[in-house]
Amino acid sequence: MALAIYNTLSRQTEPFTPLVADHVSMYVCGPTVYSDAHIGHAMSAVVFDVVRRYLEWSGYTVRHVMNFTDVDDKIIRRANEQGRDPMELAESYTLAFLDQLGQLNVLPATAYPRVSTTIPQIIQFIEGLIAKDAAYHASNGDVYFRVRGDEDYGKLSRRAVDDMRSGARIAPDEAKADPLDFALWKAAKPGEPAWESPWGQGRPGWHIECSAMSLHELAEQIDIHGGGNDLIFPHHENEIAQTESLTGKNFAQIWMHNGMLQLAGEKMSKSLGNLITIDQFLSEHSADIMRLMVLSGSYRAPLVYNDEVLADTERKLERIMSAFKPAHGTTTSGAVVDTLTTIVAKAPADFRSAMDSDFNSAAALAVLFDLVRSINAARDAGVGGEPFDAAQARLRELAAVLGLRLEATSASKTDAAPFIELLIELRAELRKAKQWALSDLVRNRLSELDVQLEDGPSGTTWTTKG
RNA sequence: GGCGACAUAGCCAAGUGGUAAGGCAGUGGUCUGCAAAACCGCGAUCCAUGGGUUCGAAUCCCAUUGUCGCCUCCA
Repeated sequence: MALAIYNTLSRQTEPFTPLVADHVSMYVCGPTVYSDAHIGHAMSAVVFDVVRRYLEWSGYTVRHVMNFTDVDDKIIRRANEQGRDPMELAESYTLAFLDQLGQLNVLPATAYPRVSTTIPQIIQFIEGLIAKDAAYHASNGDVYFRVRGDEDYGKLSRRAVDDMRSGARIAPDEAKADPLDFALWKAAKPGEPAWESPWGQGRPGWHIECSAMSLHELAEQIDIHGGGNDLIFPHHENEIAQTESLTGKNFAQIWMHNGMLQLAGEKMSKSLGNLITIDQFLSEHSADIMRLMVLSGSYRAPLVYNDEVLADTERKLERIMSAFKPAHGTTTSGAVVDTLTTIVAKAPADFRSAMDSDFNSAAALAVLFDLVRSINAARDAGVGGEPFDAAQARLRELAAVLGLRLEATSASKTDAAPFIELLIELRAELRKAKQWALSDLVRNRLSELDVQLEDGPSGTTWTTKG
């Protein structure tokens, strides 16, 4: 069975065949960098990171491009409010986001183009559209795309041009030949970042950057174009219109869109202000928690985010981590070992079968949980040595395809470690003397301090919470 | 108002024609001095509601209700 991906363009799950054998070109829309990124952005980044990791694990060479919109109305407005330079402000949020992506264990993209570094390609792109009469230089100095000139406009978002009447929503503009037309190039206003162009000083509109970057960094035709489903219209619709008008070819084979993260039943977004920033999240939870939440459901469906889900996910991660506790037995053969070995051997195929089905990460996680149970059961049955190590290695390998780090909480790194060890030592003496009340007191008081003790067959272990 | 997506156990959630994965919570048991963790067992006769197609539907079609997204910047 081969990889199949849901394509927003066809609204169907289609077999995936890259344009160039063994190579995948993937363009994912990144953020407009005017404020702190929130966990909705993290979700999107994680979704496409898993796509990329799985493609690479499957043997493809992936060229992955993610852009930063660093020239934009909101950036300029924000900079003016704060008395900062717009480009400096954009740069600071760009660097912050790149750092957060690293913390989230998102693999670095092959390229991170920005509007400000793509101006010549954008201008060239617009000139090409004007030459084909798909765009025009208006009297106010702006350049607009001729929407009605594009016969299949609306095919991605399934909208008919005539349904998009220039009602209150679309501000009629005297300079536009048609109210539906959108700006490719905006004439400069005083105090704004501006670049020289055939149409005078100005800056690019929002949608043109992705068309130009995709063409420049990848090709006229690419395999996968991704982003949040809030970008379907108008952003991706306009990208298709621009690129296909210029090249005369189909742009992206597959359009992938992730669902929105829901906070209290609403989409988390900058404009609504109901957000939790990535920094806030990571100050309280590990990157694996973020990833597990995303992986637990379909990437295309809305992701419910609340305290209960968060708590469930914390427990879920603890459960996976339980498989990495060391063996205490040494059995390396027999029925229990055979059972373990069989499950370990078939896990990759089951995992692949799940992921091949439009990146069904929830089903893939179920395969991991099967492994977890088998490993724990084997440990309880006294299995150790090579078969046990191989099982743990398999679990870690498949988890890594999903980008899970599964690092032991660095409990031993805390400054209190020597003192905790001392208390455990004393408590061991108390237990030897059957001083249960005192030994329980130690355990309970440590628990109140978020230090959990567990008495096992080979002594007492401890972990810290959070 | 227009377009689109979705509606599965207490919660999260997979499953798109053949008789309901997984996780969390709960509960009975094993283990433990007691716990914790782990392991073994238990949970939807049913998949928003009402019709229809089919030998057979959570899965396809129609209607209804509800939720969310887009139509303006948005991952």
